[in-house]
Amino acid sequence: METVLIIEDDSTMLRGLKDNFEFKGYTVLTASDGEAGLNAALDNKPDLILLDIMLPKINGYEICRLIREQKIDTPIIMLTAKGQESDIILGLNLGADDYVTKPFSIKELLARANAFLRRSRNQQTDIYEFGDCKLDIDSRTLTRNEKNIDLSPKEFALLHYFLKRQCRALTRDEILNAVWGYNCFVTSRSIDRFVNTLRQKIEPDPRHPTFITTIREIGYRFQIA
Amino acid sequence: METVLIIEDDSTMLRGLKDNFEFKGYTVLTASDGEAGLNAALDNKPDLILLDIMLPKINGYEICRLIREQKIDTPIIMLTAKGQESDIILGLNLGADDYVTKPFSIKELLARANAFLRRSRNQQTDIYEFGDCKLDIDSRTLTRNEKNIDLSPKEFALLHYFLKRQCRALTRDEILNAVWGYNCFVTSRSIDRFVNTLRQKIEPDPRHPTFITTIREIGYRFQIA
DNA sequence: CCAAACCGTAACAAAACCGTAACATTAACA
DNA sequence: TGTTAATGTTACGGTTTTGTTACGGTTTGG
Repeated sequence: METVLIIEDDSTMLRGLKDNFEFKGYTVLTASDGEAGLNAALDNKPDLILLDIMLPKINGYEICRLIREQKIDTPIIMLTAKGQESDIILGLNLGADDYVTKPFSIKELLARANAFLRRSRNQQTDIYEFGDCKLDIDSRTLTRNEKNIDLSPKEFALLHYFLKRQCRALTRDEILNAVWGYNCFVTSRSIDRFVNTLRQKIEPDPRHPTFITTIREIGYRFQIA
Repeated sequence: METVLIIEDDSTMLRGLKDNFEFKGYTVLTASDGEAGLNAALDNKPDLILLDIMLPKINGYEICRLIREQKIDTPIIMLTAKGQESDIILGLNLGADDYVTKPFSIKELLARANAFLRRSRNQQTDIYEFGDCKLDIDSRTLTRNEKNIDLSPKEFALLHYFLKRQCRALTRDEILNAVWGYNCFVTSRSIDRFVNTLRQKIEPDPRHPTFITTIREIGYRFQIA
């Protein structure tokens, strides 16, 4: 799962951000001064950095510059006080990718964060192949022997999740949390149903599945051959 | 380097353990009462916890339970006074992984500690090998000479338990408590049945088992060769 | 050497679990 | 607003798993 590093000295703000990002399923690292923040950024290679400008020890601009100096291109979103346009310009020049001005809506911040994280996600492999199937994440298409196969949104999400976590026994709870979301009250039998429809679409012989195998009492496992 | 948290109120004992583990190159954290111990466990995420049962403020069982309640699966080795079998069972039920009875040899304790720390070191490979078999916990697969062997849920749980506690004489009650759960009313003969099916699947010669040996009147012991 | 205790193992019945179809509900969209 | 697709639930049946029982062989202790 993606890791977000939050560098912020106001503990209330920090707490709020941490809770929100954790709720969305990200791993959150925190630092409350510039020095610690810089070290965390260098050591842990987060997928996204939220960076306050006003910080003890080293200010946000310096951190930004130092991080980029290390050739680390993790996206950085700056958190700035309102009405300091010149500061924003400066930050962007020093290598930040985006900014939000305080007070900001958490929803907006999450949306922006998501955009960057999606990008970092896609930089890796966005096409999965198995058997005679290909799942293309960017275009959200599944092909089998070059022929298009329709997937509903949930089917796509589930298959994508399976492919991201191949060769692992996935519990129903894990699957529900990852694909349906954390606070959702759906019977785990729903998973079975979707596994069923997926099998119809991707398995050479749906009655004797080879890709998605059932693990009794636990859940399912996806593996190639 | 790995961190070991020792929770023990006898300062002489604590000192001795600390010296030994530090000598082996581990970072050692100590706590001499339950409350401090629990906090240390939660805050510092050690790689192993040595836990005395008799403690001021919060006793060892409670600590064990509270730690597991936080979904922290750091291995816990209990330090118990001799001849308190029922205490041991209780501790194992509450989520402890192993125990040693005082007075114990420091060498033995270090050996056990090492086994757990080794596992935490290569977290990814939670794989047990024995003979020509491999049990992969993450994918829940057993292979023998590269060929897949199906295991039922109970068979898997039992084999996993055996492998976690190699070289120990395991009583039927211990096994029942750990694998079947603490409030379950199953004849201990059921264990025999599952041992039997396991032997059929993993022993080179099931009639003359080498991995799972019977200990008459007691239970079983798993050991490699 | 015998009786008692214990374990290996096969057989059987009950229970648990999953595949799947059918139905109900919600969302999407013209 | 009506139609269609997607999603979630329920229920039934088949299969697998599990726990027990029983029988017989082996070990133990006198």
